Amino acid sequence: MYLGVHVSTDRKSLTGKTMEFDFKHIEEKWQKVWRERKLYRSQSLPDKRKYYVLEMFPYPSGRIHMGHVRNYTIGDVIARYKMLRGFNVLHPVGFDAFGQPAENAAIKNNTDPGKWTCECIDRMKKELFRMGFSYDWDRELATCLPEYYKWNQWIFLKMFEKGLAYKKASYVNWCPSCLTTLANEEVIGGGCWRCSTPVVEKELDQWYLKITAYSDKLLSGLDTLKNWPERVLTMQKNWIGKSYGVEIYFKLENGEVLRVFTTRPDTIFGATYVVLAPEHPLVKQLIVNKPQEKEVLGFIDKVAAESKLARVGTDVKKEGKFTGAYAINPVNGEKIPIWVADYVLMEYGTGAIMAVPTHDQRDFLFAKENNLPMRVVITPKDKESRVEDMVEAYEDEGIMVNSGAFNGYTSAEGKKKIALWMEEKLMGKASVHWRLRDWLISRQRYWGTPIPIIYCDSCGVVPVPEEALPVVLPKNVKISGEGGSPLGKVKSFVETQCPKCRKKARRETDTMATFLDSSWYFLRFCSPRDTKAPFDIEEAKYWMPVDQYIGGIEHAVLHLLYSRFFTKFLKDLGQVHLAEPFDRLLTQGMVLKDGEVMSKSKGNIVDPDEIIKKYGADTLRLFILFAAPPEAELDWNDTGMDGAWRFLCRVWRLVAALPHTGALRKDKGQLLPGRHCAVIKKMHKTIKKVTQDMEGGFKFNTAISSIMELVNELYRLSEPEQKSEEAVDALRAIVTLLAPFVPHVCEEMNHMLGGKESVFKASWPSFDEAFIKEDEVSYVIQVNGKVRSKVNAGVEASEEEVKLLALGDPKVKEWLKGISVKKIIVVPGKLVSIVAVPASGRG
RNA sequence: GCCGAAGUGGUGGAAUGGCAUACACGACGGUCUCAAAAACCGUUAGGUUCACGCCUGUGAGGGUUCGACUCCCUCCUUCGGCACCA
Repeated sequence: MYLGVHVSTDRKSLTGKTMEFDFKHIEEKWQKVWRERKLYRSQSLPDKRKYYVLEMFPYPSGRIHMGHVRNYTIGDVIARYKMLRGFNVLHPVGFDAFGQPAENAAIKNNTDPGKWTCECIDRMKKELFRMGFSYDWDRELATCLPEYYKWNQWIFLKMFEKGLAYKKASYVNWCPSCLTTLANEEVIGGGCWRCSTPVVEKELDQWYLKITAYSDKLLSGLDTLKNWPERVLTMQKNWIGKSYGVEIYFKLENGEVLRVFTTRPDTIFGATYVVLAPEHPLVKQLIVNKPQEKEVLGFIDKVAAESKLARVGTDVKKEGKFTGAYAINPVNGEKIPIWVADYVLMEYGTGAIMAVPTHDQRDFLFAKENNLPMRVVITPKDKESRVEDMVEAYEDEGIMVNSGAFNGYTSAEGKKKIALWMEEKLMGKASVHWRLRDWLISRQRYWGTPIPIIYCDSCGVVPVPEEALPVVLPKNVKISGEGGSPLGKVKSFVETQCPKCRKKARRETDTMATFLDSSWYFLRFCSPRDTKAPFDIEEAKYWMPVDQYIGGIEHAVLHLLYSRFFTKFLKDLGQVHLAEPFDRLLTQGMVLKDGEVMSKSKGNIVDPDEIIKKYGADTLRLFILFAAPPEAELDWNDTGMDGAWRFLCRVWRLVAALPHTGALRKDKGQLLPGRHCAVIKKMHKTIKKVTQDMEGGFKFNTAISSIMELVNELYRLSEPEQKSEEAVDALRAIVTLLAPFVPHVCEEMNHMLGGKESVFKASWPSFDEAFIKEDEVSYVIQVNGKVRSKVNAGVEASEEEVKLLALGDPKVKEWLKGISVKKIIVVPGKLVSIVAVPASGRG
C-alpha cells in the first residue's frame, strides 16, 4: 500500500522534508485508475435522478489555455459534487471540429484540414486528461466526422421541408479577409467576429434558416429561464428586438404604395418628408427620367461601397439626396418629398421611414442640414413649443397639437387611437417589427458540412434524399485561399445526378456555418453513437435538459440563441420534449493577467501545461476556484498558486502524520471535552457551509475558505490531539468536501485513511444541527446605533431577559449615563439596540 | 446615446438590513537553525492615546431605518454589450 511521503522533484523552491506530496505520481496514478475503472461512464437509469452538466465544447486548436482550464474546472467540480450527492451524472466532452482555423492552417502548411484537426484533438485530449476532468470519454464526439455532420444535413433537410431553410438573393455581410459571408450575429461592432476586419455588404444568393419564425417563442422563452444570468437574457432580448408600432401606407404619384414603419404614430401629423434606404427597391423606379436620377444613382453606389462600420459609425454625418418624387401623407393629404439617405437601413422595418424632425433627433439633424420643413405636433405639458426655438428634437411624451381631431390627447393615448383609426380607414396597420434577421448559413469555405442540395436545370433546387446522406465532404481538396468555395473546383463532388429526373445536375458547393454544428451537440451527447437518428428520443427524454451549462459570455447571442432555436424546431418536429435546452447557465469570467486579457500579442500568456508541471493539476484547480467567484474575472497571480499549494500540503501533512490506517480506530487521542466539542462543532458547521455554498450558486471560493478554516482549527490542536478519533473524523470530512475541487490528492488521502473505493463512490458528508447549536449566544449591544458592548445569553433567553442583561452591562451603563432610554429593540440571537436621548428633557 | 455589471485594506476577495474586512496573498515580527529556506506562531484599514479606549472608514452626496457595504434618489469612475432599430 502506498503510504510514503515523497519529496517533489519538480518544485525546487518548496522542497521540505516530509512536508509535501508527490503530485505527479498521485495524479498519474488516479487518472489511470479512473480511466481503467471507467468511473465516469454514464448510462440512463430511469430510477435514478439524473444530472447533465456540460461545458461549451472546445474548438480543437491543439492547446488548452487558462480560459479552458477555468471553464472545465468549474464544470468538473459541479459534476463531481453531483456524483457525491448521488445523482446519475452525465458529463461529456467533444470537439467543435469544423471551422476556419483548420482550413487556414492547411493553406499555410499545405496539409489536409482533417489531418490537422485530428492531431489537434489528440494533443488537446492529452492536456484535458492531465487536468483530471471527469468526462465520459465513451461519449466523445467530433463535429467534423460524417457520422456527426450527417445529422446537420438531416436537420437542414427537415427545415427545408418545413420551409424554414431557403435560398434568397440579398445584401449580406461579407468579410473581405475570410472571404466568406457572415451571419448578423457574427458581425461584432461592424467587424468580423473572427478577424475584426470591417464587414462590407455584398449582394449574393445564399441559404438562410428562418430563425425569425421563432422570434416570438425565442423572446417569450427567455422569461422561463430563471437560472440564466440577467445579462445574457437582456442581450438576447435586445438582439431579438421586438417593437410595437404601425405600418403606414403612403401613396406615390405612380400609384404604388410606400409602406413605412413607425413606433410613434402619434407624430404622424408632423411627418414632413419620407426617407428610403438606398437599397430600397422603389428608389430606382422613383427616379426614372427625373433630373435627380444621375445624382441619386451616384449616391447609392457610394453608400454601397462603404463598409458597414463606416456607415453606422457614431460621428458619421447623415447624408442623403432628394429623389424628385413625392408621397401623400394619408392623414392630411399633404404632398411631401421623398428622400434617400444612408441613415435609413434596408434591413430594419420596411426600409423606409416617415421623418418627423421635431420629434426624432436623427430626422431633426437631417432636416436642418437639408433645409427641410418642420412642424411641432407634440408639446411638453403646460408649455408651448415653437420650431424656431428648437435646438434639438423633443422625443419625450407630451400633448398632441396640430393633429386635427387628435389635438389634446397625450402621446400614449394618441398612439392607440391613431393606430385604430388608421386600421379603420385602411391608412395603415398596427404591426410588430423585429430586429432579429434570418440566419445566413452559407459559407464559401471548405472545412464545414456540405449543404445537401442539388441544382438541376429541369427540376430546380432539389434536396438530397434522406437515404443518400451524408453528403460526404471530399478529401484531398486543393484549397487556394484565394476565395470562392473550394468545393466548386472538385469536379467529382459538383457533378452529380438529379435525384428527381436523373439528369446531370450540380451540387451546392457552399458549406454550413459551424455554429450550426454546435446548435444541437448537447442532444447528440445523449446517444452519441446512434446511426438511425441525430439522437435517441428516449435517451434525450431522460437526460435533457442540460441541468447546468457553463461557458463564456461571448456566446450570449450566438451559440446560445441558435441552440434555443434548434431545440424549439426539434420540439415542433417531435424529436425532443422541451422548449429550452439549458436549465441553468453559468457564464464564467475571463482569466486576466495584470488586469489584461491574456493574449499572444501582449505576451502575457500563462501556459497551463507549465503550471501543471510545476504544481500539478490539483493546485491549479484549487487556485482558479479559490481566487474569485466563477462569474467574476480572475486576475492570475503566481503567489496565489503558492498559497494553494501550501494549503494542500497542510492537509496532506495531517493525513500523512497519522499512524497506519488499520490502527486508527484504536488510537483514541486524549481530547479535553471543550476541544473535542470545538472540532466536531466546527466540522458540522463547515459541512453545512460548504453544502450551502454548493447548492446556492456554486460559491466555490467561500466553500474552500471555510474548509481552510476547519483545517486551521485542526492545526490549533496538539500533535496527539491531531491523531484523535475526532480529528480523523474531521479529516475524512475534509477529504470528501475537497474532493470535487482537488480530486487526485483527495483520492490518495481517502486511500490513506483506509478508503477501499474511490472517494467519489462515497456520499457527501451530512451535518447535524444538534452539534452546531450553541448553548449561548453572544449579543451585540448597540447604543444609538454604535456597538458598545457584548453580552452572552442562553439560547432560550426571552427578549425581556436579554434586555435586562444588556441594561445591566457595566459598559452599557456607562454609555447610558445622563441620557434616558427611549426604546429597546431586541433581535433574537443577534443584537440589542438601545435608543436613548439626552435626559435634560428639552424635547 | 441605450442596456447591463461593478466600485470594500497594500492585493485577490468575504459579509445582501444587524460586530465591515472571513479566507488567502503580500509585508513585518517571532520560534526552529551556525545560517538560510521550508514549516509553525503572531501582527497587519486609517487617525489618536502611555494604556483601557475613542473617532473616522465600503467611489461622492443626499434619503429611509433603532441600525445601511447591503434598500431608495442624484452623481462620478471603470469594464462589458448594443448602437442611425424608425
